[in-house]
Amino acid sequence: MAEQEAWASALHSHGRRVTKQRLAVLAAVQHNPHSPAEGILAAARKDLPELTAQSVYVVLSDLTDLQMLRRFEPPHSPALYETRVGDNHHHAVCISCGRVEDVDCAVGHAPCLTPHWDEDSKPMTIQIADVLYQGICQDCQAKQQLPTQTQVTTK
Amino acid sequence: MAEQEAWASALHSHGRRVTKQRLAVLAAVQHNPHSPAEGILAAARKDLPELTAQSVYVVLSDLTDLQMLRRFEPPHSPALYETRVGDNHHHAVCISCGRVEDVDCAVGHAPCLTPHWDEDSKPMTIQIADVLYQGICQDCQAKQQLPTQTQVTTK
DNA sequence: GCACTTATTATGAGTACTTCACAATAAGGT
DNA sequence: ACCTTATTGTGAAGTACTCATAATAAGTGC
Repeated sequence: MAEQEAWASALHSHGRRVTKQRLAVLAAVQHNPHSPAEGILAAARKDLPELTAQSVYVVLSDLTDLQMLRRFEPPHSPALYETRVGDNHHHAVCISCGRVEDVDCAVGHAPCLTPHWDEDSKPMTIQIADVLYQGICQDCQAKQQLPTQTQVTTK
Repeated sequence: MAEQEAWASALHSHGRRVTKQRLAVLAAVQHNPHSPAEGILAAARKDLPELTAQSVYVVLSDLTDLQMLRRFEPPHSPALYETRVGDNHHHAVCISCGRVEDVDCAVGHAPCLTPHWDEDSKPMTIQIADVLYQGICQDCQAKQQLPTQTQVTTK
């Protein structure tokens, strides 16, 4: 598959060696976007059963530093990875079931990249603005319509 | 101090009992915004030495659920807490030293609250849009100007 | 193609942060 | 003041991730 070639040359251009572990992790992330390290391990092991969890962590960290992967951390969730990098897309997480969707920014450009600073603060040079939407997906909304489950548990 | 009264009535209005542990945690968060649980424990123990770490975790979770506190989780950091709730402010984190600043949204209104969905996705009902800015604060920028530290370590 | 250098991975242990189960305590209504 | 039950303390456990070091293998030069 030509996919492998692309990953291989990308790795080369970053001065990294092309290993079957890296290729397996990249393919696993590609085919399972928004997956945690554990899920990536499981997916990659279908191709490479001897792959270890620790290697997955090392590879994911390194490729994230190289910007070949993108990492984001929803609340109360392990870090999730995806291959979609270089654009300015963001994420929506369902607070009920945890499903994740990609979203582009509504305003059509990088959101809020020039924040308004308080007078007493020292402005930072902003490099990234990550937006995390939290809401309820259609499936979970439908479930909450059910009479017996309308009540939200409030201790 | 009248601060205590306000917390007490807020707790009452949520059907919670007013305990010295809760008041100590609230005061600690108030006076140390953007602090992790450990920092809050240390601050609260100045007033209440017998307070335990586990109680701090329980209190923080509960008060966050009640929206009396707000929790956010910068990458590679434990969760941070603040008493500033109910407005739509966001956070800027220095990727070098970790310092956190509050920022209001540049566009003057809730950012990107109506995201643009892909055609093949099921839109969610968005409730929150958290924006996390990442950049370099003025102090760290100054440090990186130093000749011997100009080079970024790139393995 | 073969040896060599060194990046990369596997192994095994360890850490940080948070949560859980359950007993002890104390807040607030009667 | 008593009683009910929310809340806290105690001690242990769990998840996600990292570290140190030895084994392996990618890519270079011969």
